[in-house]
Amino acid sequence: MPDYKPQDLDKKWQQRWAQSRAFEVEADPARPKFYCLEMFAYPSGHAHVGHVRNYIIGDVMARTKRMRGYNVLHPFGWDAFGLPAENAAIKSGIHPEESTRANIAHMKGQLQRLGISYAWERELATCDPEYYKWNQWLFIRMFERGLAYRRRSSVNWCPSCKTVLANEQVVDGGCWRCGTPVETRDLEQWFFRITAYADELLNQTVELTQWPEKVLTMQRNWIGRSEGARVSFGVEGDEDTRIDVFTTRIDTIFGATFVLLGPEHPLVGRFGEQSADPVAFRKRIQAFRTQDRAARISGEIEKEGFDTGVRAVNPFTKEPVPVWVANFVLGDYGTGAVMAVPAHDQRDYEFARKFKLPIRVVVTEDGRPRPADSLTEAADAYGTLVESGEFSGLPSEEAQKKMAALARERSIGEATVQFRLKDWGISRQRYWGTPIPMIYCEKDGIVPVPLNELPVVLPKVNEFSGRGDSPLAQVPEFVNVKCPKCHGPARRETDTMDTFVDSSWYFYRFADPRNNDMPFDPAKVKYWLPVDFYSGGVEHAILHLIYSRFFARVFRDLGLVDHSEPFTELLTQGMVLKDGAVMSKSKGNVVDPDTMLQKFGADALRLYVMFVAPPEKEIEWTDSGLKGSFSFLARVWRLVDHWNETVAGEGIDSPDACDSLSPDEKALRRKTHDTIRRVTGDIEQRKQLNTAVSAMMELVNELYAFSEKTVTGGPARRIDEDVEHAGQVERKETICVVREAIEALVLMLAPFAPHTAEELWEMLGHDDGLTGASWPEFNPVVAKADEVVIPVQVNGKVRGRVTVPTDIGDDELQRVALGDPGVQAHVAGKTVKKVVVAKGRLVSVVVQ
RNA sequence: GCGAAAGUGGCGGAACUGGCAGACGCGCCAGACUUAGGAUCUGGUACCCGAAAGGGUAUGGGGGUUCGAGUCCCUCCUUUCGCACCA
Repeated sequence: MPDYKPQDLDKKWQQRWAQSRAFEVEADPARPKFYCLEMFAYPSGHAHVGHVRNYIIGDVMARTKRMRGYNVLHPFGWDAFGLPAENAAIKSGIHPEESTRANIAHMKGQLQRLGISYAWERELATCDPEYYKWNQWLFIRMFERGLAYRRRSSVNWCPSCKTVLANEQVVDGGCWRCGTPVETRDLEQWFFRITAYADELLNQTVELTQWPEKVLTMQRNWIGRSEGARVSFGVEGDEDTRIDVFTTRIDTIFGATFVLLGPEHPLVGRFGEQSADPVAFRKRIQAFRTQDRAARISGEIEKEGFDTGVRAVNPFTKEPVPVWVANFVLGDYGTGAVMAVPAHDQRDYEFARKFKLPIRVVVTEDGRPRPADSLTEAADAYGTLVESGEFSGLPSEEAQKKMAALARERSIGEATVQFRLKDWGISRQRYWGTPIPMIYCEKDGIVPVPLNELPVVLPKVNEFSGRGDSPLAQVPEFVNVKCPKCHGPARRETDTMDTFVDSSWYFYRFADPRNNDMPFDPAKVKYWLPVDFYSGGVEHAILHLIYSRFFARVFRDLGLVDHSEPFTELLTQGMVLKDGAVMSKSKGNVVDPDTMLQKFGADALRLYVMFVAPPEKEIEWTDSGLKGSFSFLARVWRLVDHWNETVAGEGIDSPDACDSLSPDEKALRRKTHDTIRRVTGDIEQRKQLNTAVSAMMELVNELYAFSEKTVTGGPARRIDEDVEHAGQVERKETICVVREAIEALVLMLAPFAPHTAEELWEMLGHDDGLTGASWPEFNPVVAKADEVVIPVQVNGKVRGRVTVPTDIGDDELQRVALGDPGVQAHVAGKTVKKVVVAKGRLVSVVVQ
C-alpha cells in the first residue's frame, strides 16, 4: 500500500467526480428529495477558512443525505453584483465585470479543491443577464400588483459609498458596509411593499420550528408590531389642521399635557413660518435633523426641544396643550408625532422635568389619585385610571378598549397596529447592479419595459463616477428610448436595484437555472423546494432572510410556488477566529485554505473544521488541531492497510451468521453499531458534527486495540516497517466483525473526508465508488449492551458499583423493584432496600 | 436600560431522557522503536492528601427539589450576542 498522500487523492477523485457528473441531479418524483443549500458567495476574490467552514458543513449534510438514499440538490452560485467591485473599479480602472469573473474563477477553483460536492452545472451568477432578466421581470410583476412603487422620500445616504441605503443597511447610525455616519437626503425612490406582508412575516415565524430561536427573535423585533391607537389632536385656532399621534397607551390620554413633533414632521415647516422668528426656528430644526443620526452612534442623545407656540387640543379633555418639537421623536415611525404623558412615560417625564412642563398622574396601582410631585420617575405600569373623567376607575386594559371605541365613534381616532418594519427601498445610484426596467414618458408617465424586451442589459460603462449620481445617466444611448406606449421620446430609469433583490430568490432559480421563458418552471420548484437545510452566517439573520421570506410570498401570490416559507431548517454557523479576531485582510490574520490544502490535503482541513466545535459555535483556528486531524486520517489509512488483504476477500458471511463471537468480537461489533447510531444521529438530527467525528475516532481507537489483542500485534508502527498483515487470522468471525467495522467506518468518514474514503473504499475491493454507496445500516439489537453497571448506595452515598443484566429479568432485584415484600435481594453482601428503575432501566440500588 | 444565550481541566470541547463528569482531540509526561524524532505505537495526564492501596473535593458563587443535579427551580455574579429613545 502506498503512503498516505492526500494531495494526490484530492486530484484523482475530484477528476473522477467531474467526469462521472457525480453530483448532477434531476427532479425525480419517485425519490425523496433533499435540497441542501449554503448561502451563495460574494466573489470578493479569495475564500478564507471562515467562508469555507460553511460550505464544508453543507457538504457533510449533502453527502450524508446522498448516501442515505435522497435525491440531493446541492448547488452553488455567486452574488456577483455589488459595491466592492465598483469601488475597486473606481480605484483601479478594472471593469467590475472583469474583476468579478476573475474572482469567481479563482474561488470556484478553491471550492473544487476542497472537494465540495456541488452540482456545478447549475452554477449561476447574478450579474448574468440570463439571471437579472428575472429580477426585472419580477419587478414589473410587482409593479403591476402595486408591490413596487415610487415615491419621494427621505432616505439614508452614505456619504462614503455615495449611495442610498435601506433601513436594514444602517447599523448604529452608520453604513453597514463602511461604518460612515449616515445622512438623510430626499430622492425619488423605488420601494417594495414588504409591509403588506408584515403580519404574515411576523405570525408565521412560529412555523419555523427548525430555525434558531435567536434568529426568529431578531426578525420579530425587526418587524416590531405594536398595538395601540391613532388619535387626532385639534389645533387651536385652526379648524382644518389636525395632529395625528400614535400611542400604545391611550388609557393615559388624560395625562397628555403636551404634544411632541419629530423634526421631520410635515407640519413643522408651516408652524415655523407662523412663528415669531421663522429663521431661528428653521435653524433649530436643521440642527436636530443633522444631529439626529450622527449622535446616535455615540450613544445617548440629550433630549432637546422647543415650543412651537402652537397649541393642540386634547380630544378627550378638550384642553389646549402646547406643541413642541423634540429631537428624540422619530419622524419615520408611527405618525411622526406623539402625545406626551410625562407621568407614565420615562422619555416624556425627562423632557417635562427639563422644560418644566406639567405632569399629571392618571393611572395608579390602587385607583387613588396621586400628586405628580411624588414621582421620581415615570410610572409606566398598568393600573386603574384616575382623574380621567368618565373612564376613572377602569383598569388600563378596559379603558384602552373603551377609549379607542369612543375615538372611532367621534372620528377622532381608532385602534390600530403599528409596525417598525418599513417598505424596502431598492433604488441604488450605482452602476454594478440590475437596471430597473422602467421608462419615464412625458405623456404616459411611468411605463414598464415590455416583458418581451427584457432583459434591459446593463451597458458597458468605463466611467464609474464616485460623485453619487447614477453612472448609467451618463450613457445617452441607454437613457434615451422611445416610450413603449406612445413611441414618443422617453427616458430610462438609471438607478439599479439593491443587490439584496438578487439574493432574495436565487434558491428558486437553482431548481431550473437555464430556463429562458420563466424565472423557473413551477413544477421543478414544487419538487425541490423548500430548501431543506440552509446554512450561512448569522449576519444575514434579518436582511437576507426576511427579504427571501417576502419574495417567497410574492411568488406564491403570483401562483408560481405553493409554499410560504422557503427554508425549512436554518443553521447559522459560527465564525472562524484567528488570534481572537475575525479573519480579515487588514488584520493580516487570514488563513488561506490553499496553503492548508497543499500541506495536509482537503480532507484533513474538512475534518478539522468539523471536529473542533459544533457548527453554530465560533472557533479559534489552530494549526496543531489541523495536524491532529491529518494524523487521524493517516491512522485510519494504516488501519485499513493492516486489515486490507484479510478482509477484502469475497464470500464471507455477515457476523449475524456467525454462531459464536468471542467477547472481544462481540464488543467490537457493539461498538461498530453504536458508532453508526451516534454518527447518524449527530449529523441528521443534532447537527453536531464534532461529536460525529469523535465517535468515529473512538471506533478507530477500539479497532487498534482489537488489532493489538487479536493475533497480529496491530497496524504498522512505522511507515517503512515491513508490515505483517493479519493474513493468518483464522477465525472467520474475527474477519467478519472487523470487515463490518472498517467498512462502516470508511462509509461514515466519506462525508467528512471524501477523497480518503473513496480511495480506501476502492482498496477494500469496491469498484463502484462511494457516491452511490449506501450508509451503513444500524442494528439496534447488536448495539444494545447486555450488561449495565449501576451504582450501589448505602445511606445515601454511593458505595460501589455492580454489574447487572440490562433486562432485569425476574430475579430478586426485579421483584424488589416491583415492591414484592417477600423478597430480599443482596448486592455486595448487603440487603437491598430499594431499587430505582427509571424509563425501563435499572438505575441504582440502595442498600441500608 | 430591555431581551436572549452561555459559564465544565493548561486549551478546544463531550456528557442525547436527571444516572460512573471531563468522551474525543490538542498540549504535556513517560516508555517502546530509533543514528535521529517535530514520524509511529503503548501508557499516563481535573484538583488535594497518601509511597501505595485508598480517601476527599470538584462543572461561576450561594440556596433548594431528588435515592441521585453539569443537567430542574430560586438567587447573585460574569461573559457573549441581539435590540436600543419604536411612543
